[in-house]
Amino acid sequence: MPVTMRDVARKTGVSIRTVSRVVNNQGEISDETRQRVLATIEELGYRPSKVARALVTRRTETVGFVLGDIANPFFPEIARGVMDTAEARGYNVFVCNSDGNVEQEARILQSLADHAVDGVIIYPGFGGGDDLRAFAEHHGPLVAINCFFQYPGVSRVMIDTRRGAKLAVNYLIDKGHTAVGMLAGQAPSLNLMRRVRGYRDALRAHGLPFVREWVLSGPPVVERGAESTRQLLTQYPQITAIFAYNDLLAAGAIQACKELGLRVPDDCAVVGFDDIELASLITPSLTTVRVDKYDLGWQAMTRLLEMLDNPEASFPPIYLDVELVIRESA
Amino acid sequence: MPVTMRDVARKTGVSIRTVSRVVNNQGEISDETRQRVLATIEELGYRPSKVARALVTRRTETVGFVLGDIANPFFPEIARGVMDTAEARGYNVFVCNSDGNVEQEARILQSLADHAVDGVIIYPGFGGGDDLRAFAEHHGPLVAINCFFQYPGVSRVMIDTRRGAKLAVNYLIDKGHTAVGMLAGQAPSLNLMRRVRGYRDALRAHGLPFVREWVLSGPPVVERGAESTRQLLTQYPQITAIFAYNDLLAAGAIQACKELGLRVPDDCAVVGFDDIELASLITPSLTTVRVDKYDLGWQAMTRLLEMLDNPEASFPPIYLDVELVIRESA
DNA sequence: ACTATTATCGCCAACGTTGGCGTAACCGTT
DNA sequence: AACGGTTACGCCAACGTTGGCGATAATAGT
Repeated sequence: MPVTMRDVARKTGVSIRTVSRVVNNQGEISDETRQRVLATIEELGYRPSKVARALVTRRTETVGFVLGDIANPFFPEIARGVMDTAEARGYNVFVCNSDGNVEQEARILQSLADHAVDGVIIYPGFGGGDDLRAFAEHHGPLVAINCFFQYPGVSRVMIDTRRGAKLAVNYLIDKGHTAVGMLAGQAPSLNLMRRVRGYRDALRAHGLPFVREWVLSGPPVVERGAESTRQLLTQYPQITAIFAYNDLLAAGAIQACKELGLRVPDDCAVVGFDDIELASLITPSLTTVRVDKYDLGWQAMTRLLEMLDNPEASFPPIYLDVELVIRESA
Repeated sequence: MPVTMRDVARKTGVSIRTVSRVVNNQGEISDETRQRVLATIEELGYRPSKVARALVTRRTETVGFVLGDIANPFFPEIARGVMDTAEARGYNVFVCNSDGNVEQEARILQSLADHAVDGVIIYPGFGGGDDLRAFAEHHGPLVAINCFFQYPGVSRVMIDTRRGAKLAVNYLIDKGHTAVGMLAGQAPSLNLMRRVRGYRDALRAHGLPFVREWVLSGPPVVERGAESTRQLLTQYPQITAIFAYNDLLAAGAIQACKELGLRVPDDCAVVGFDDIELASLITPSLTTVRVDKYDLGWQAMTRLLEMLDNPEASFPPIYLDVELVIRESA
């Protein structure tokens, strides 16, 4: 039913190979035949089949983007950066949610490999990363965001979360807070570790103790942030500031403070992470650590394209800076 | 380099066709050979090539989801609904942003067709919809969300936005407001028309005049909502309530009210649309019209799968209900 | 014992491209 | 006139599957 190269060839009176050469702008073709072929293509509305082409060239012009959860406001902007960059080069993007689940992540990578994507960008969950290694080894280039394992064939884009966390907590301490609680994210996550580490860095730098009980973890959603904060502030009233793993948890913290009749930032200061749009809209607006999410997506996709253009080269990690945005909540 | 069916066949000592039959669970195979083939597949780590398969079956197990902008908080949850449903059936999803631009939309549909997706879910921008018609006619099934054109081969999932708008404005009027402004979205959009129509319905039902100047349009983002509201409230001080095209605009409206020293809802009430997460987190929390976005995505993808399973059948539109969620802002 | 039937499997072509190689025709050179 | 070199194109195989049909052996029917 669809128009094929054969149809174009027959109608123009040339060989299929010639049509192929015209379509791909390769080889030597007389201007006259080129024009005739082009005219027929136009007339018949011929479009080359990417799947047939992929079968022989082993290029699908397709990439995968594996993220935690597209409904988490942290990801859509990254995705936008990835997609815009991909589209500019004619690539289409499969988007997949891993929910931070390692088995799910492995299944997704397998599925993407089955579809023969040219490469993958992934924001990996915690775990050995064997799935990443396997993909890079057997299948194709892979760009990992915020992954600290290092494998051949996987390129890394890193947000300096440790520094961000340190920045945030330093700021709180400089403001005079000596008892800073932390709302951590889901238990085992690299990001979490980095943020906790930054938190500890800052405490240590100021000679403050690290109190394990002041760090509560849970899923990084608003409701959980509120819950943990209620627990933290009732159990340890000496806490006057809270550093949250991300802005959603921070928003929950502010909610909880309001319920408890505490003023933010006077009775309890709150600092978030990521600077999602929400942060500037809630009351009080959220002091947080800004990550340029669109740029992150752009960098990752650009790197992936470089890897595709240059399969043998090895690339150094890309480090993205962060910035403390001071608003009302601290 | 990758393991192929030929390899499995050779190693097992059977024909390629037999391996194919085992993989696809079709035809009659003795249990003994099936086991042997399966064992070899396992041993060699063979995975069938979806692209080769697609070439002959004309099925890629791939769908496209074309939306306005994934960074707009209205879409990610829909996308999640689509993706979860797709994944449960083994489909992968290309996500694409049209930015409401019709030419871009057409380009995307063409690109998806080139990739031979099995079907597409689209949240179309305004315009004749010729691109939709063309896709459905030449390529494959299409599910359109909130599209009121009706074409053969395209199935529709509709949010009852007109009713939602009416619900919202009725509520405001019942609260005693007689001068209700509206923040409309980008100029030409079906959704916008429906919401404006609902707004007019409610006004008419209460014998209130429709004042063209009280309806301001612009991109549906926070900043624009604030801007329009400033303009509206300074120019027409008699306005005591604002109905916004979506929650982002409503959030902007609340911001602007605060700047102008107006209390929400006492001096100016605000109602939004969509009920994105933001709505419950800002202060005052937003009274808005809830749309079950995840369900929307689920419905759309489920319908698409039905169309794929049953190419000849024709399906009636699906109508999704909405609900007024009353919070603090009105 | 001979045919009809079934279970099991192999062979070949096709899907729509591109890569590699071959080959006329034409050019200018000696 | 013979020759090497270029230009412009065609032919064939291959990519990794599946569909259709045919073949063989085993089983059943008479």
